[in-house]
Amino acid sequence: MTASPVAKSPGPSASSADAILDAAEQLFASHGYTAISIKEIASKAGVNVALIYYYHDSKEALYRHVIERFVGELIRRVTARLDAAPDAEQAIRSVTRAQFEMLSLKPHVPKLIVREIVDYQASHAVGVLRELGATLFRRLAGIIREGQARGAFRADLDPNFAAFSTIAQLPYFYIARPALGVLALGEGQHFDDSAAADFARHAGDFAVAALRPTPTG
Amino acid sequence: MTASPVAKSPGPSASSADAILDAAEQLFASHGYTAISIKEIASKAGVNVALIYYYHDSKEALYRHVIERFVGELIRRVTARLDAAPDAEQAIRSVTRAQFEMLSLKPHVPKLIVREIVDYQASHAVGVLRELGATLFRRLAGIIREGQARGAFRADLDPNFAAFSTIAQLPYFYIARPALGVLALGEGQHFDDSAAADFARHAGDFAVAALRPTPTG
DNA sequence: GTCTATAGGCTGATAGAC
DNA sequence: GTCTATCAGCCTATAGAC
Repeated sequence: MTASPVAKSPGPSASSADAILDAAEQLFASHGYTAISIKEIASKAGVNVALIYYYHDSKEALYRHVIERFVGELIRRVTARLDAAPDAEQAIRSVTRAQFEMLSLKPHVPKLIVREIVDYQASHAVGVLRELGATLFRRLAGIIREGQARGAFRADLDPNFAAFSTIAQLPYFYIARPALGVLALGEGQHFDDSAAADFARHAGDFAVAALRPTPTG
Repeated sequence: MTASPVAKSPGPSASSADAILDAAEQLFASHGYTAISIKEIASKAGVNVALIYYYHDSKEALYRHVIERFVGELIRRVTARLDAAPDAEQAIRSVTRAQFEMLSLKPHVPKLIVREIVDYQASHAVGVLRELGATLFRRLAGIIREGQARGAFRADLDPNFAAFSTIAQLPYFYIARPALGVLALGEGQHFDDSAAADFARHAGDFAVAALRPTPTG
């Protein structure tokens, strides 16, 4: 085992170690693990191939370090937002807002997460996922469950499923964006960043509307 | 150009040509385009490497043929469901039901679609996506728009966004399922097929609940 | 910490026999 | 239609100099 790289906040490349992680994160997200060679990562990071093996035991270890770095940051960011939410409806909206904030800063990250799940059934990420579940997902489901108990939310929805339907919207929008332009608008058109901001607001509205109690149902 | 392979309905391998497409579909979906070698596809299909090049000009052409085959079938299937829906709410539910039906038959297909979008910005699929948009997506958005005009649905949601929030739920559930178990339930547990059926019902409920007008808002 | 040089294996694709 | 045999190129990873 070589030394684990220092987890810095995102931004360009203070040290060679950071440059390697930044380059790997972007390239893995954009093209996938197998499609990217160590040589390409070294080239983008401006270092030599052998230096990557100095910091990371293997290509797979490098990949794992990339995942651990960004999921740690995601947890910190969303937790802060949830802590500041005054009530249940605001908590729902704060989650979609935090997602949007994170996705605006690192738009390629959802691709990386989805790839990890699809390629490896999240096997490189079970550690961080366990943490994510304990800190964020079960907390959101709990907020929905309490809201239902107090009559603020409709009671006929499963809290886990409702939490999932809520958080699914934005990452999937970012992932599907290239296809969405063709699907919804027509060929050659696309959803730009301001459309993403609009959709982020919509995602909060949609989730809150689905959770609000109806007199008829 | 070699002859385009015959597009048969799913099922095991009548001819060598079908066996190649079936093997490629499953392997590309499970592990990704670059991770799978022609040799592995040939082995799974029970044919020789050179035979694949007899039917398909290149590895990429094979990949494209796989995509065209299943998107064609998806369009046929969902269109049939939509044609049979008596009203707007039933149309919404019929979409999530058709998605579930398709996903139950071919659970690995959403992985392939997502990979295509993420890896290549859907560039191999623009043709079929254009068709999908014209036949299905814009039709669903139109149903929502008409429902809003008649007062059956709340008017403050963007029809395109609402259509997207509706259809995003199920594919994302199937994709994220391996991670979802850890996230929502705890390590070692997972959502089985009956949970997927439950979630499919939930997805219809959630979308309809979000679209129903509220007296307060 | 950072480099050059290199080993050994696997890949996509083709030629040509049957 | 289906096969065997083969090539040139790129890949991950290591050894060892500085």
